[in-house]
Amino acid sequence: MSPRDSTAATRQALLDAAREEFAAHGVAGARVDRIAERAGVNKERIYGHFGNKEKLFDAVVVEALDDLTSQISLPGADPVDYVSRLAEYYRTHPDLVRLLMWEALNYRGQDLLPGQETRVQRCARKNEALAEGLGREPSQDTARLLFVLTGLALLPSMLPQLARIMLGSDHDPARMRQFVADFAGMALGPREQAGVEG
Amino acid sequence: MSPRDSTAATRQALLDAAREEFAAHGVAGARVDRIAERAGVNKERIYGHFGNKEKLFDAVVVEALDDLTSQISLPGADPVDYVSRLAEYYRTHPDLVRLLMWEALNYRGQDLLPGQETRVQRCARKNEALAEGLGREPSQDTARLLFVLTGLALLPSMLPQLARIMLGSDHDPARMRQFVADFAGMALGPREQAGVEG
DNA sequence: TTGGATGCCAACCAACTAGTTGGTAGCACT
DNA sequence: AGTGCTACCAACTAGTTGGTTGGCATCCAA
Repeated sequence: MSPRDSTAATRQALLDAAREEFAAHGVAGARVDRIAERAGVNKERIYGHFGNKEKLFDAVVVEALDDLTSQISLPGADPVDYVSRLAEYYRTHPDLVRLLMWEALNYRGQDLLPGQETRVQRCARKNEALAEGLGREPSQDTARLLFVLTGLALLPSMLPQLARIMLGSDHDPARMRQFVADFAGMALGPREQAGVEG
Repeated sequence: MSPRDSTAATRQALLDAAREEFAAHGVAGARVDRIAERAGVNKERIYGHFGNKEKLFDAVVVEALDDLTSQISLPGADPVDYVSRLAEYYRTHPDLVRLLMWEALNYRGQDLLPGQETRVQRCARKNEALAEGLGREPSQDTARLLFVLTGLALLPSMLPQLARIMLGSDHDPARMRQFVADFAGMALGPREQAGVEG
């Protein structure tokens, strides 16, 4: 491995290890030593590459969200399908959901952090796509709809214990995702789609 | 103050201080010293009254949920109203929402903790009330509906930053809550209610 | 009055933490 | 061969952490 490759590999190993650690324990609970150990490199490298623990966390979140963006296409004419796809992505990427929750808990009330412009723009694009799919103009109302659809997709992965408390520990997560998507479909008005079976 | 009253007051002061601290920083981030200082008692009292940091956290959550239960009546014939009331309660008790999020992040995948039976029973009662209100039998489907309704009410308080990113930092939270309730109303079928004003 | 709980606290401690430092090994260019 | 540079690491540090201990004050029962 050339030194450049080695550097990049070290950095990526740290990001991967950090994603696990942060997803599991959050920023405060994460241990820098554990991250370094899991990555198989010296912990000083964290400071060399990322500056400090929090910046490493930010880098992890950015990477995870970039991944989501690259894999989930914009909402189109069928918002229910969008909810389904999102929910499925969250289900298969529980780390991301947990990272977002830790992040949501960390910055409270503050103004948007620098570096959030990317996210704002991405959401604006989603809002435009959603509005176009509905044959409407992008507005606060379509943005609110986008928020609720995104939230609905998140719910089952965000609150698995609540689901267990309400449905029993042997409930079927796949049915829950189906239910959530159907719920969105019902709210969006009478269109053609599979009814709630069962 | 009699010693008993004093003891009870000490205990309550600790609970109140702990609620703030835990809501703000979570279990890992909370500092036992800060809790004791805010409560105006020695930190050893935490161990005398609650055993350790985690048990104190559990006690805080139990108290907060008892409070919610005592103030929010069961869902009835109008589930949309239930969502509204819940959302309003969460808005005025952001500490509870954050506590629930920290808790959700802490215990992952595990079986239900001892002491959760109370919660299971409460949810079962809500499910029965919801089903009765809809003129249905309690089932997994009505439980899923309860989950989604609860989740919808939680969303705006759980993800305020996402709302800011999607709607701008000057958006109106009251409108968001209205939107969420209306959304639930639309999904629950054509009934009489205020339309989404735009 | 006295003896024993009980609530409380100041001071303490061992373990752990994020972050730093001084130095080494390997590469690139001259 | 010599020089500078970069990625890397072992060892260290200064500060913090959850939890403990020994003793003091107050109350109540006998």
